[in-house]
Amino acid sequence: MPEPSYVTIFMAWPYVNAPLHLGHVAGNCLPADIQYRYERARGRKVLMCSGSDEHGTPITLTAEQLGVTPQEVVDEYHEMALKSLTDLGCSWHINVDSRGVEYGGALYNRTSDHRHKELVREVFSNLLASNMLTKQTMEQYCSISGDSVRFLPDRYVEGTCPVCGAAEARGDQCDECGSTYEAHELLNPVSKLNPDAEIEVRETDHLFYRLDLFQESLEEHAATRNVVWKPNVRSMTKNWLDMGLRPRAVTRDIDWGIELPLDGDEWSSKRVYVWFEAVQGYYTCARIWSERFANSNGHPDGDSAWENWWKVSDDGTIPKHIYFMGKDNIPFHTVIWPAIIMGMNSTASGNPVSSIPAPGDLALEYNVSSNEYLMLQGGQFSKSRKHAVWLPSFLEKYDADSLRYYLSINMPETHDTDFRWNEFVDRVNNELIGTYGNFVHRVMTLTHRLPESGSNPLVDYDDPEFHADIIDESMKILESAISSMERQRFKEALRSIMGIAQIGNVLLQNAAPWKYINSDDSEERRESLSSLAMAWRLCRTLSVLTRPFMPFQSDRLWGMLGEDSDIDSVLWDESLATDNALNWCPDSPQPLFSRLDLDEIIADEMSLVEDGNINDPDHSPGDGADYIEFEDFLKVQMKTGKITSVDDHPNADKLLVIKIEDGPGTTRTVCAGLKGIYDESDLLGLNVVYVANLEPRKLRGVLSEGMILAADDGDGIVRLLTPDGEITPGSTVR
RNA sequence: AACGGGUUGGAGUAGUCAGGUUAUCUCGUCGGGCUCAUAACCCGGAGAUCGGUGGUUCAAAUCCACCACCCGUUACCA
Repeated sequence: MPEPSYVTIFMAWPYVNAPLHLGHVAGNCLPADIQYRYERARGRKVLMCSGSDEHGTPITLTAEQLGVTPQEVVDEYHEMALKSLTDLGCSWHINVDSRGVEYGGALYNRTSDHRHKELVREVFSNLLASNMLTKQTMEQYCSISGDSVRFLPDRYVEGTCPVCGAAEARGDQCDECGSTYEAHELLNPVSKLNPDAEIEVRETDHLFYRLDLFQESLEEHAATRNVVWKPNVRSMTKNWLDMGLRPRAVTRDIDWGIELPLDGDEWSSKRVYVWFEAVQGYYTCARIWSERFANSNGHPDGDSAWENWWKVSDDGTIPKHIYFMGKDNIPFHTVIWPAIIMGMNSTASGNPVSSIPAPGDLALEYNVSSNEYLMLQGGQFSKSRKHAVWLPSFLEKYDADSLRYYLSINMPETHDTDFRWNEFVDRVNNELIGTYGNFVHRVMTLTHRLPESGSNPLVDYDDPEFHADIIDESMKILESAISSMERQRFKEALRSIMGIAQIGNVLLQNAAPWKYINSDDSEERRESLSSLAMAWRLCRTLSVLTRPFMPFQSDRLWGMLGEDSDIDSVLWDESLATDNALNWCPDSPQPLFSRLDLDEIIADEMSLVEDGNINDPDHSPGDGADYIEFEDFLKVQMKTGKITSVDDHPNADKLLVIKIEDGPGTTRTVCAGLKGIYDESDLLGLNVVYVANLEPRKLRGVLSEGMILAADDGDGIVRLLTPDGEITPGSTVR
């Protein structure tokens, strides 16, 4: 079978009721973009599809709380998501490939798109017509307050467990004893949304997708994919298939969502269930891309252009579909979505359900690449506990490429990994800047010290054949990186590529061109400078190879190399070619990255560190798990002091610089994260308690000699601890 | 609780499905070199009884059983 040149990259649709956080980035946003850019760099025709998933129940709750419509909520977060993805260097805003529309492009769409809704209704009707949807009656809680009747999802109902009598059992299952039961069995049901409302159980009809019809085909399909799936995908899928598939509801009682293509009052209050609809976005997005961009940009197939990326061609070539998502989404992509695709194929062709798409059928996935979770300082990202690093605010302060590097090299490919600020700083400073950025910078500055007259001074010394060993070694690395990328092994690939910078550093070390910059012509000088020329070529290689991972610096380097061609048209396979001329940019070279300062970052992220580590109720002592020794307690010296001056920290948003009289005639300076909580006038003259023997630390440039004690309830209320009356500054607290 | 995943030198990791020479790579650390470069670069060393116990095998990080700890999921949650 010929190698498919059509590749489609699918990123799981972010659920937009909050900004994106770094967990989303590491889990699917970044891998999808890296793979997309990689596939382009291999010369393939790539379409990338995703968008905002906008029809979940929590969005309606957010809207109610804010007093706005759900549409307003998703409008805001959709724009925010698209902007932060663009700021991160993801390719979503480039709808048409720079090589030409026949090479594809990208579309970050949204499920409230009218065309998405139309296409979903079309699929819905087709599946209904071929008896793949079946009507079942189910019992469902609803809350009644006044005239309004509202169906409630089980998770929004709680009551007394009919089995063990525990309170706060959920609508369908008791967390205490683990029993599951039918909706009507729960005792004293109460709505969590509106505790005063009367609750009763009513019958309601819904349509169900006959997943059971696909059991066998899905098992066959899984068997063919087991060789490419990672172990977590294999086992999660097997688990689902082994449990046996049952029909699954595709409609629900709610008014936020896609209306059903059905007549009759019975259906008018129901909507397409979001799992069934959002996942179809992969398909609708490709079609919508064609309609909006392919035709108008002259794609020969016009509105049907999407078929190149979705349908099995007449010669049996299957477009390669790669999906990226977090581990929570695996069964949706290995079981449910393939079942829907098989259903659509069978419906369209009239053929029986099959795991092997025929020419003209929609393709099933090639690989489902699922990452585990990125944890934050050891804990899970959590919206409700505000334990998260939000992408928009991160990108306001830090370089997108640095983040992309750290998350790529630390990607949770096979198990959970941690985002830690100190590790972020270490890896960026030592690996990214020390090895790679520094290599590029030394090549650039060395070359710029040579006498030049408008062209690259290394041209006279350029002799790549003399460095065949370097090229060989680099070629091996390139091949290994390609092999890694073909299997979605990003860490491995990036580490390989960084190896080329290391080769370059060794090359320079051995050639020592700095000795010959200003010396007279000699055999040694010519040899040394030919190594520098080779190093220059390696910089060009690196600019191409690092591009999928760190696009912004790649552009900057490309510019410093004096290259004015479109870097996206340079293939990885040609990145080590030596037949191109050395170009030149006369501007003096700038470092690719700036070093990070951990102290500054900690000062900036202070609230976050506190939320995560100190005030986390799940980790506070008191449950007996985390006792400290009395001797340890004695190590902490706490004293009283009187605040004598308060100034805004010149270089921090949350810090105040506070001077404390800490003894007779002596003062010390302490930085405290109290800005916005206390005013200067509140604090002056106040007696406070502080930790006196904390190691002094610079916070954003100001030395802080201690820490003022304050109570924080985690909900934004912060109160300083003060002695109950006047007392001499410097008094011991114990 | 059930189910799924994890536990590898100081930290982070690869290898585990298809058992087999001195267990991978990055960081850190120690010693040396270089001094062009963003205190960066290069070379070398030390450091792991692969969570525990038992089993299968000529051979186990890898397969099996049990135990401990960590994480996640349990489907109207996206």
